[in-house]
Amino acid sequence: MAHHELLWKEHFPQIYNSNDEEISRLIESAKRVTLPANSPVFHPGAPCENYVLVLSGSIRVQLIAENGREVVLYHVRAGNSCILTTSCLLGGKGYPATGVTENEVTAFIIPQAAFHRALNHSPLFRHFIFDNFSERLASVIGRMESVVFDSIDRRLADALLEPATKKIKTTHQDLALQLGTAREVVSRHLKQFETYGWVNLSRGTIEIVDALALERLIAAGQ
Amino acid sequence: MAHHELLWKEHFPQIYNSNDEEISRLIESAKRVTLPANSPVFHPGAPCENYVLVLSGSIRVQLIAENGREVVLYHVRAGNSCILTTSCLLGGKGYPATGVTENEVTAFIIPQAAFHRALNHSPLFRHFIFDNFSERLASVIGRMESVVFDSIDRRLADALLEPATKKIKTTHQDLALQLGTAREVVSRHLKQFETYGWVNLSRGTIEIVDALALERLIAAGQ
DNA sequence: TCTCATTGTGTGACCGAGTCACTGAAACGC
DNA sequence: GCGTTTCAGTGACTCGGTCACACAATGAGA
Repeated sequence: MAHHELLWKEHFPQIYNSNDEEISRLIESAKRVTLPANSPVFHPGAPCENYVLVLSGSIRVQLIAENGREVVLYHVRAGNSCILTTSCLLGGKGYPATGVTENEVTAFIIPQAAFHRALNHSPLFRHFIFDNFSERLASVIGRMESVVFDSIDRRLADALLEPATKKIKTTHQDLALQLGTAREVVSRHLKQFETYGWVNLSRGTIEIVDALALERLIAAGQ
Repeated sequence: MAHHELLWKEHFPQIYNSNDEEISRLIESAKRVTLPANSPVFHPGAPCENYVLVLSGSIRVQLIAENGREVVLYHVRAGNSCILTTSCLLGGKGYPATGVTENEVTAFIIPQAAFHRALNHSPLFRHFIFDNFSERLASVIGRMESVVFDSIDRRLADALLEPATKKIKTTHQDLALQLGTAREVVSRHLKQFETYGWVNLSRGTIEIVDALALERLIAAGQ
């Protein structure tokens, strides 16, 4: 078995199936590419020509306002497809958001024609696409919910617990962009958390001291 | 041609095709239903068993917080399918939002099995579904953008111009829910608009006097 | 190792938006 | 015509976002 196919088997078990003729064709037409960290993948209004399946690293999909404020919609990680790309390919419209690599990303890219062919002929592939699609839609809606209804404290606590590590290497600015708020706001709330003894702050890192308190905060009031 | 089929031809020309065997089967399995105004169609967490295609009236899909605040995600109008239903059927998860009829709605409902069959066998139907899906995703993302980045003035002006009528019959409360804000906030801004001479207010109706000014407001600052 | 530029963080003043607790006014049902 | 219900207006207050800073940590070069 070629190295190429091994990668498919490992990262996309849902669609890898050596007995499916169409999947084989799809795999053959895929190219493997590597993108450096912090490089743009797509931007609003751009047409899209290739379908992307991420093997390693992650792509951040976000909205960016004229004044520089941002909100993250979701992350495309290993084993995911970039569903906005799907949407664009299918709907024929430009991207409604921006995509940036967060670190070095390796991915398969599949030309539009091969994508459509597989979509039309392989139930397996179709299922994979639909699954991804519905998951993304749900996650975007979920984010909308938290943006509109949840307080900054809660959302910040949530963002802090997400990485599942005690020492988080990030800047207040980054967190602010994640949440779609301003850096100062994040700084202030983190300072609060520090005075409560929930975290320790130092330049570039946040150490979580009392994860339970953060969880309680998230759970509170619902 | 049966009355039933005429309705399909009229409302869903993209999928109506008398030559497509699968479409015919789909149409046969559809039931026509009527829902009264302001009745729930689905709610968060509920599983979904039927696929819905709206013939007349509209369904409002929205998020509702515990404290009663709401945001509208999108409207399903005549000729649309409820894409969240699609998402649930495909992803097998519960609904992430709430659906309510805004007025009397007539619709075709299609059992899950027939839906899946058509999806697997009819390229035409598949295309219709995908199209709807990608459009919805884009519109939800668009709404996210306006919720996060736009001021209430702008969003309110936008909501006022949307119906394309001079006299809008609605309450401040309704507008607030639309925008995901509070009634008082809408009242205050409308009052502002009135003092500027842009609108006339009276109980239950808003009359737009200076649509141009509203448009200028929306365009301003971008 | 000293210096300077860069990048990250802290803070106060201010404004817009959301919440709370009301009052008052219009419409509707007998 | 009267009482109830639904809409709208208002002031005080809190929270989040913006602006304009000061200051601290880091790292690259001289």
